[in-house]
Amino acid sequence: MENKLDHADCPVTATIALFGGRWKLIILYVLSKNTRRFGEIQVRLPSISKKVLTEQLRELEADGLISRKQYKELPPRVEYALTDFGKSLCPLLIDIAAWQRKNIDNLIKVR
Amino acid sequence: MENKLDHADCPVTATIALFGGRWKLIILYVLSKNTRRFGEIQVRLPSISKKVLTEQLRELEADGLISRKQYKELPPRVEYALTDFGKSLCPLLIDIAAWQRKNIDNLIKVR
DNA sequence: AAAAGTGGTAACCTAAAAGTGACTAATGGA
DNA sequence: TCCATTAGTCACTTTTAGGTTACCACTTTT
Repeated sequence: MENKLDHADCPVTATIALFGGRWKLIILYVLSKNTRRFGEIQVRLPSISKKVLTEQLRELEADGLISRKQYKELPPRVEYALTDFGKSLCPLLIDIAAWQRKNIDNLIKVR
Repeated sequence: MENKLDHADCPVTATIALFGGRWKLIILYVLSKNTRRFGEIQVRLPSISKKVLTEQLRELEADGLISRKQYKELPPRVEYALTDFGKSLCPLLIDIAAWQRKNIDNLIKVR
């Protein structure tokens, strides 16, 4: 019989973990247009709190998708940008969006 | 200035909602190989409970990705299979897995 | 002297997702 | 008579993600 399976070592699950969750995709989207300061990201997300934004940025950074550059100024200035690895994700996201457009008619309305 | 953004109407978010979560991907994977009975799916997933498996199957069915066929027998027999819509997802999942293989070296080990 | 500006942290709370263990219906077989 | 079988349901607890509010550091501006 086939081996037993677990989501933990599913490559697709691992990939989606990079950009899944409530905010990561739009953060990546914002940064795909421009390098941005913390506050600039925040105003583009209608309702995210500082704590959550910080968390998401830290995780994206830990996964190597974005970079964080802190200037020695006061008041503080920190700039976030996509890394090359982060940029490599964009075509994949475009593929996913393309599938959605092609299959939107089959999509059942939201539960 | 650009409009404010929200994940709610992101097409990629909507797509991922179909197969995101802890178990849906491997369930789809199992069914991509064969039509399976409830119990057959369960033994292939090492640690899923009946309750959670039932929930996931119901959601996949509600989203039109799988079909459920119940036979009038006792003990009961129920067979799950990918729908055509479910099958249309497979190439996308293969794309995602391909991206992962190509970029696996950049992937930081699990947090 | 006080307030504004920036990028956070700390303590706490909440809702949703996931998990657990016991229970069920109806039949065939020992 | 009683047990096994299958695909669940029910009530409950735990875990996780996300959210709220208050506070801080240090300098410049008012």
